[in-house]
Amino acid sequence: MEFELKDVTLFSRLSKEQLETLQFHVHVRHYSKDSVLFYEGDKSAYLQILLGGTVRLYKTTAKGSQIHMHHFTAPEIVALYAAFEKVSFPATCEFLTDGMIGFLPLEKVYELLGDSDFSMTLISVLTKRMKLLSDLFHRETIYTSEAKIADVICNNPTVFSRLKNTEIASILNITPETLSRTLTKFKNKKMISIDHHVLTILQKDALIEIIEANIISKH
Amino acid sequence: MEFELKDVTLFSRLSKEQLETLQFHVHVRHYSKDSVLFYEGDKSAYLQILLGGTVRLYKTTAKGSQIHMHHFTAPEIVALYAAFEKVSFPATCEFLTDGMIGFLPLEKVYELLGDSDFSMTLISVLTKRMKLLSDLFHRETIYTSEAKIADVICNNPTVFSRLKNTEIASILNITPETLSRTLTKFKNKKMISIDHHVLTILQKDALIEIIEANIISKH
DNA sequence: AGACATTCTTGATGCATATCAATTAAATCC
DNA sequence: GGATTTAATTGATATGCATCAAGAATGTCT
Repeated sequence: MEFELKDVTLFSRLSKEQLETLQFHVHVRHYSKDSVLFYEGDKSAYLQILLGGTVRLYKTTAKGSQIHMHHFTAPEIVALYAAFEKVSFPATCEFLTDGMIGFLPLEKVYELLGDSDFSMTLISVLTKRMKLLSDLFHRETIYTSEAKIADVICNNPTVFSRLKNTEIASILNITPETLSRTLTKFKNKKMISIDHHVLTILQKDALIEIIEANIISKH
Repeated sequence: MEFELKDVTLFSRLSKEQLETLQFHVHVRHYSKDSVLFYEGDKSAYLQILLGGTVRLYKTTAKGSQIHMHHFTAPEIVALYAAFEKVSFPATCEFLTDGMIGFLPLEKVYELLGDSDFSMTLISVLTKRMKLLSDLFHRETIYTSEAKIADVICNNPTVFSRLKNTEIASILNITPETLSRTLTKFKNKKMISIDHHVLTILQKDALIEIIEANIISKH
């Protein structure tokens, strides 16, 4: 599936003329699965627009292990704030599928900032990104492994049929062993059951309690 | 020290008239040291502007311990993205000194969004906040305790004369014991010396190496 | 269906840092 | 300037998860 500039939320409210100008300055490159778009620490003078495929953003620890941050599926802007702040990318971006990137020179984006429709869209996209990062921070610093797992079970139970446990573990930044042990524990406590990769929630309350224990209100 | 709206970066480029309109709708409240401006999970229909004093933002873990996030000193906007995204505050905000908050109804801020000067300032302020959060995420997920400590020693050595070790530890989200042990280790290795609360760096290279070990480039 | 590869599970051990507890050092107060 | 409070150090132990290692279960291929 390949997208165009107008399909990207950030550009959705631009006029035909504005889109055409942008289109003229965009150059498109194709990437194959597993290739790296950029590494943590790189810089770029282009806004990088994911027009096809899915990418994964992650940091690398001192020991070489990876901290998963986000998945982005086209159409989407990658590394939005890093582009605007002109700082180096805080994470590595790798293709999970074959994909396609549109490179738009940052100057061309700056030229749009006078357009208040564009600015408002940009503000909205930025704050949504901020929420994404803020939620990630919460998961990684406040949640225990159990809470992370309870959280996906409640909010995204279908991943258990779509992905292998090793993949789920890597997204949650825990080891497959910990995931396996915790799922066994939940099964023993009759909070969930898993049959042929289909997860059924038996005691939502108990799961929510595990998550909530990690969102203490001090009122 | 008390500030006015025009001293806040976000409003610095507004016209006299715009400022006067805002001023008319702002209501100001004074807070005493240690009081809480808002709790994690709260919502507000106002943009909260710190016009005097210093606040601290932190999350609370399941066990009741606190994860320090930021210090903000007036003049500054607190909880900027949460206001714009209309989501609940991701952290608790507490005064470290006596202070003063200006409450501005969000509608009044929205009215400014048509002004492209304002929008551009807002975009710039938002991306800077994003960098703050991104750096915090990096410190908390990638850095080891040693790296955190090496980092403050290199980038902010004066804190050791300004703050008690318990306070430094709490900002770094480590225990005073760990801080003490690590500083002793650095002293034994002749990387630093501390005399009457004044820290002297003896081997910057060695410290930087500890930090860099946590910023791997895979090129 | 049988064979090989991959993934999952389970147990043993390791590691970084927190927690608990006691002692020592430093700061503050009358 | 000694007494008292507060902070820093040091050692022993606990904890939550990762790592290592093997075996069991499941998936894939011809």
